[in-house]
Amino acid sequence: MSAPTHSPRAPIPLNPAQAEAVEHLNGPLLVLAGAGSGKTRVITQRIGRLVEKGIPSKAILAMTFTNKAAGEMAERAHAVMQENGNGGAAKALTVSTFHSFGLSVLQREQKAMGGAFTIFDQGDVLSCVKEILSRERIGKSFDASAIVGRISNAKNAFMQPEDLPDDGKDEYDEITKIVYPKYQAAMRAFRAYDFDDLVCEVGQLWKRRPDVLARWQESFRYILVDEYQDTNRAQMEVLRQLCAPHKNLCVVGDDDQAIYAWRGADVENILSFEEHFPGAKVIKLEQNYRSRAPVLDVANAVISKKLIGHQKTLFTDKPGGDLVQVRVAATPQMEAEWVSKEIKRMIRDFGKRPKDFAVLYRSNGQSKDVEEALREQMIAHKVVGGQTFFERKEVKDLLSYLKLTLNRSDEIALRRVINYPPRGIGEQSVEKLALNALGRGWTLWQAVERVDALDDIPPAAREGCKQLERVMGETRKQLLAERMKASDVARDLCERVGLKRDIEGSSPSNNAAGRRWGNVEALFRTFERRETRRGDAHDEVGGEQGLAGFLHALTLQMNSEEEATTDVTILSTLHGAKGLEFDTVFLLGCEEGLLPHSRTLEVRATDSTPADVEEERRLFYVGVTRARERLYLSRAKHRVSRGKPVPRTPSRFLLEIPPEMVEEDEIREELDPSFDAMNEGAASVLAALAALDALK
DNA sequence: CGTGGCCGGCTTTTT
DNA sequence: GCCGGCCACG
Repeated sequence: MSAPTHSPRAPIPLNPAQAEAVEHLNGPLLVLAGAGSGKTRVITQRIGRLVEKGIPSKAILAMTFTNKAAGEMAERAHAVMQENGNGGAAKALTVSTFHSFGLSVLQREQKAMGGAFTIFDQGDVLSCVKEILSRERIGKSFDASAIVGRISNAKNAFMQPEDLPDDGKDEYDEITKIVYPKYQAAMRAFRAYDFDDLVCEVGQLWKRRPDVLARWQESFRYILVDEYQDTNRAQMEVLRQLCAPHKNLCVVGDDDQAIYAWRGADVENILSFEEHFPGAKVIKLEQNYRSRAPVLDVANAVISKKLIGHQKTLFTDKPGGDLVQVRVAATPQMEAEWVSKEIKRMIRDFGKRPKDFAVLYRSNGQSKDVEEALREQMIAHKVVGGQTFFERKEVKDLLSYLKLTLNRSDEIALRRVINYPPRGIGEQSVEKLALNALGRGWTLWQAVERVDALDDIPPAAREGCKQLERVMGETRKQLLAERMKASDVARDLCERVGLKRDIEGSSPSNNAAGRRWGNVEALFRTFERRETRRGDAHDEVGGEQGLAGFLHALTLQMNSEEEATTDVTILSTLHGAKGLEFDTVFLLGCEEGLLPHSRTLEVRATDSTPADVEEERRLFYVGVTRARERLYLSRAKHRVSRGKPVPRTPSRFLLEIPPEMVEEDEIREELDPSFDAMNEGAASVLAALAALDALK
C-alpha cells in the first residue's frame, strides 16, 4: 500500500473543527469531511480520547467499508493509543467492516444452532438464481444477473420478500417478487448466506430477538463509522439498533465522494443523518491538507456544479503547485505510452519513485494498455482490483470441494464438483438426482449418498456417486476426526480426485497446465501462510473451525492478496482508489462514454439501480482529489470498441473546468523505433478511420 | 457422456 | 477483439 495519509503531518495540532469532532464524545455526531481533510485522523484521535476518558477499548466498535481500510485504521488507532500510554488497550479494540462484523454476530449467535455455514459470492448467487429459474420453468430468457441485482437491492433496502410491492414497475420487478422468496428458502436450505445477508440478517435477528440485541448494545457502547456516505439502508438500520440506548454514534463521510449507489448505498443516510438521529451535532471539515491549490481548484470547480447535497468548499494554505495538465492522445495506446514515458522521465530527472505515481481509470479494461507500456519502460507496477485469483476455475473448484466438506447442504458447491473431474455423472443424471431429492425432501448430497435407494440412475453415474461419497468421507474424516491442517487436507484431496491429472490432460498446452496447477499450488501456499502466521491466538488453525474461518475470510476478502508491495506504481479503477493519495495522479480516459460511463448515460431494462450521471461526477472528483502535487487528465481522440474504431469526445467534466485552471497539449508521436510495434495497432486504427472518412 | 469447434453477444464500478 | 454459451459429433 502506498498511501501514507499521515506521516509528514502527524505532529501538526488538530484544527478547531477537528478538535471539536474529537472532543464531542457522547451523542450522535456527523462529521462532513472533505477529501484530504484528515478524517481518518479524527476517527483515530477520537478513539484515543475515548480510551483516555476511561472507556474500555473493547466497548468501542469502528466500522469501515473495506478490509484494507479496517487494517489501516486499526494500525493507526493502535499507534495513537501507544502514544497516549494506553498501548495495552489496543488489542481489545474492534475495527471491522460491516460484513465481517455481521459475520461474527451470525457466527456467535448461531453457534447454539450448530453446524457450519457457507458464504456465497456473486458467482454462487448467480448459479443459485439460475437454478431456481430453470426449476420453476419460468418462461425464458430472463437475465439472471438482473434478478440478482434486484434481490440485492431489496436486501440493501432492508426489505424482506413480503415487503416487495405486488405491483412492480416492470417485468423484472414482477419476476423478482416471485424469485426472491424462493431464493431465500434455497439459501436457508443450503445453509448459505450471501454478502447482503451478512448485514441484513443481523438486523432481522435483532428485530426478532431484543434480548440478543441487548447483549450487543451492552458490549459496544461507542460506535464510529467511516465512509458513511457509502452505507445502505440495512447498514443504517443495524447502526440504529445498536445505538438505540446510548446514541453514541459518530459517522464520518463526504457526500461528494458517494460512489456506490449502484451497489445499494443510499446517500440519504448522510444527507438525513440529523433526522435519523435527532439531536445530532454536525461538524464540517473543509481544510484540505493533501493537495496543492491548482488541484483543489479543479476539484472545487467540478463539484460545485453538483445538484444536491451539503455544500462544502475545500481550501488549503499550501502555497504554489503546478497547473493541472490536460493531454490529448490519438489513441489509448499512445495515451498509455505517454504516461509510462512521463513517469520514467520524472523518475530519472526528479528522483521520483514508482510509488509516487498512480494511474487511474474508470473501468478495469483500461489497465491493459498501461500495463504493457509500463512493462516496456520497466517501471515496477501493480494492478489493484480486477478480480483474478479466486475467480479462476481451478481455484473455485478446489474451494468448492472444501466448502462441501464442511457443509454438505451447499448445493452450489456440490453441483460444481459433482462431475469434476469427470466421474460419469452427466447433466441428465444430476437432474435425476435433484428431482429425486426434491421429491423426497432430501438435499442433493443426500441423494448422492443414498443413490442405492434410487432406481432411475444409470450405472456409470451410480458408480460416480459412490466414488464421490468415498472421497468426501475420507476428506471429512481427515479434517474432523484427525484435525489435519487445511493445506494437507487440500493436497490429499487433489490427489484423491486426480485434479492434477485432469488439469494436465485437459489443458491445451503444457504451459497452460503448468499455470493452472500453479494456481492450485498458490492456494496451498495461501493456506500454509495462514497456518504458520497464527499470531492471533484465538484463531484455530486445524480442523473444522480453522478451515471454516479461513474459507469465510477468503470469501470476504477475495482480492486482497496483501503482499507488502512497496515501491510500485499503482494502477487502479477510480472506485479502487478511494481513500488513497499519491504524489502524482494520471486520470485516463476523460471521455464521454467512459467518464461518465455510457452505462449511466443510456438506461437499460435490466438495470436495477437508476443510472446517475451525478455519481460519475463524484467519481471524477474522487480521482482528482487523490493527487497531492501533480494531476494529469488525459483522453484519446479515437478508441476501438467492439472491434470498430470510434471517435471520442472530451468528457463533460473536462469541459466544465475553467480553461485558465489547466494547461492543455496534444501528445505528439515519438519517433522511437522501439515503439513501432506498439504503434502498429494505433496506426491501423488511424488508417481504418481515414478509410471510413473517404467512404463518406 | 465428453469434447471440440463455431457462432454470437457484448463490455462499470465491489463487500 | 475477447470470452462464453451452444450445438453437433465422436
